[in-house]
Amino acid sequence: MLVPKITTLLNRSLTAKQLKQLHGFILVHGLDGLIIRHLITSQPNYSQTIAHYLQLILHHSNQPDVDSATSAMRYFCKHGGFHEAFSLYVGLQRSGVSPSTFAVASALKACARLGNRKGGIMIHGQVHRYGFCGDVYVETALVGVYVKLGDMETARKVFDEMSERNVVSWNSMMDGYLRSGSLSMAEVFFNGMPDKDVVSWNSMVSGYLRTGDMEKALRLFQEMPERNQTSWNAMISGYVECGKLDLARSFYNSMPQRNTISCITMIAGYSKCGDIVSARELFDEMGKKDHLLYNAMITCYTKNSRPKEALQLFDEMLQPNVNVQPDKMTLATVISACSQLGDLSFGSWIYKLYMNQMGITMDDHLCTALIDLYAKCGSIDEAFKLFHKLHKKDVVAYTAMILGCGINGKEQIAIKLFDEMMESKIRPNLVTFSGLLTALSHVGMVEESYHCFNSMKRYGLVPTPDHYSLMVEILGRAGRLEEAHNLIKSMPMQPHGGVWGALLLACSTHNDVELGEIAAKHCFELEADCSGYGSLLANIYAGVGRWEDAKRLRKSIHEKGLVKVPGSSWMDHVHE
DNA sequence: CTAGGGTTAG
Repeated sequence: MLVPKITTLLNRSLTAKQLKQLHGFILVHGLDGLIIRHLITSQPNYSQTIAHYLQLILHHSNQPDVDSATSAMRYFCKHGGFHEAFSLYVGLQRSGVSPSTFAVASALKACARLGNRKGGIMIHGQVHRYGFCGDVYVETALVGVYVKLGDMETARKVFDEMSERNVVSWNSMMDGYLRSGSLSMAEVFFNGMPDKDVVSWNSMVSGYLRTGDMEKALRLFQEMPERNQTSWNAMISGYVECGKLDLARSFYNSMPQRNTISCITMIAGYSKCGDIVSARELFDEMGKKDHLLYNAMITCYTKNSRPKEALQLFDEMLQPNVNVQPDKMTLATVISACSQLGDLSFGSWIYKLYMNQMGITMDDHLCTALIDLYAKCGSIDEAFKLFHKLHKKDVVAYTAMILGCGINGKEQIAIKLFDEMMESKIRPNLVTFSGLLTALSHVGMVEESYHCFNSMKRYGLVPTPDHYSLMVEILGRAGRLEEAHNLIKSMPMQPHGGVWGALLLACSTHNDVELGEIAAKHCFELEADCSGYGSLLANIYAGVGRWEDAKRLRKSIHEKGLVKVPGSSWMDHVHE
C-alpha cells in the first residue's frame, strides 16, 4: 500500500512538480479523503492548487468524499473563491451524498457573499430536510445569508427561532440593521446582546461613522473595553470620509500598532485632498510594503495627475530587491497613468505581454482602462474591439468610448453611443457629459450642444465650471462671443481660469478686442501663471493692428512678469 | 468553521 508513503511526503514542503505527480498518483489509486484533507492543511503554499485538483477529481468521481470536499469548500471560502465553494456543494448534492453541517455552513457563506438568493433559499430548505436546524453555526450562517441579501424580515425570523445563539448571530443581525439603515434597531440589538465582543463594538462604531455621527462614534470608541486595529482604522476612515485629515492623522499617530490598512486609508485621504507629499511620507515610513500599499500610492499619483511618479513607483515594485507582485488593480491604475502620458507603447506592453506573463486575466475595469488608453492614443478601432469584449458596458466604459470618439473625429458615433447608452437605461454622469460636449465642440454643433447642456439637469446633474468651459468654447468657435460671455455671467458659481480662458481664446480667433480684454482681466485675476493668457491678448492686439499695445504687453510679460495693458487701469496687476 | 476596517477603470 502506497498511502503511508504519501503521508510521509505530506509533512515536507513540496514543489509544484511533486504535487502534480502526487495528483497523478491519487488519480490512479483512487481518492482518499484523509490524504486530501491533510494535503490542504499541511501545504499552505499549494493549497489553492490542491483545492483546484480536488475540484477536478470530484467532478469525475461518483462517490466524492464529504470531508475532503468540505475542506476544499472551507479553503475556497477563506480565499474568496465563493463560486468554487458553491459549485463544490452543488457537486456533492448531485452525487447524492449527504453534506456535513460544515459543508452547509460554508456553502451558505458562499451564497451570502455572492448574493446568491436562489442558492441560499435552496440550502435553507435542505437544512430542514437534513435536520441541521439545531446547529448554531448553520443557523448563524443562514442569518448571514438573509442579512447580506438585505432581507431583514426573514433574517429576523430565523434569528427568533434559533434555539441557541452566539455573539456572531447577534452581530450579524446588528450588522444587517446597520446596512439597511435602521440605526435604532441596531442600537436595540447592541444594547440587548447578552455579551459583546470587539466586533460588536466596532460594528456599532462604524454604523455611527457611516451616518456621519462622529460624536456618537467617538464616544462609543472611548467606552470600548478593548480596541483592536479595526477599531482605530474605522475611526481614521470616518475622519477621512468627512475631510478631517488632521484628526484622522492624530488617530493614526496615536494608535498602538498601525497596519497596512491604516496607512492605505490615510494615503487615500491625503490623495483626495491633493496632499501627495504627506501621502508619500507615510508610504515611505512603512517598513514592509505589500501590493495593496503600492496600489494606494500609485493611485494617489494618477488621481492627482502625476503619471510619471506613478510609473516610477510601478517600476520600483518590480525591482528584484523589492519584488512585489502587482495585481489587476495595479495594472488598471498604471494603464490610466499611461493614457495620461499618451504612452501607448508601455500600456500595450502591459496588455499584450506582461499580463500574459504574470497570468493576470482581463476584467472589465482593466479593459475600460485599456479602452481609454487606445482611444486617447488614436487607436479607436482597437478601443472598439475592447469595448465589445466587455462583459457589462457601464457608464465608465461608455464615457471612455464617447470621449475617445470625440477626440478622434467620430462625433456622430459618439452621439450614437450616447443614445445607445440611454436606451440601455444607463445613467450618464458629469464625466459623460464632458465627453459628449468635447465631441460636439469638435464639429461646432451649437444647438445640439445647448440641448445636451440643458438636459443635464434632467439627470439631476449640476454643470461644473468645466462644462461651462466647454460650452464657452463651442459658442466661441461659432463666433457667438456675446452669448458665451452671457453664459459665463449666468454661472451660479465662481468661474475658474479655464472658463475665461476659453472665451479669451475665442476672442483671439475672432479678433474681438473689447471682450478679449475683459476675459484677459479675469484670467489674470484667477491664475498665477498668466503669460499664456497675456500672449493671447497680445495676439488680439496684433490682429487688429494695435502693434504698439501688443509689443508693450509682450515686453512686460517677458521682462518683469508684469502685465500692464495700455489704457486700462485694472491691469495694474503684479505677478511674481 | 460563522461577523468587522482599506486600494482599481472614464
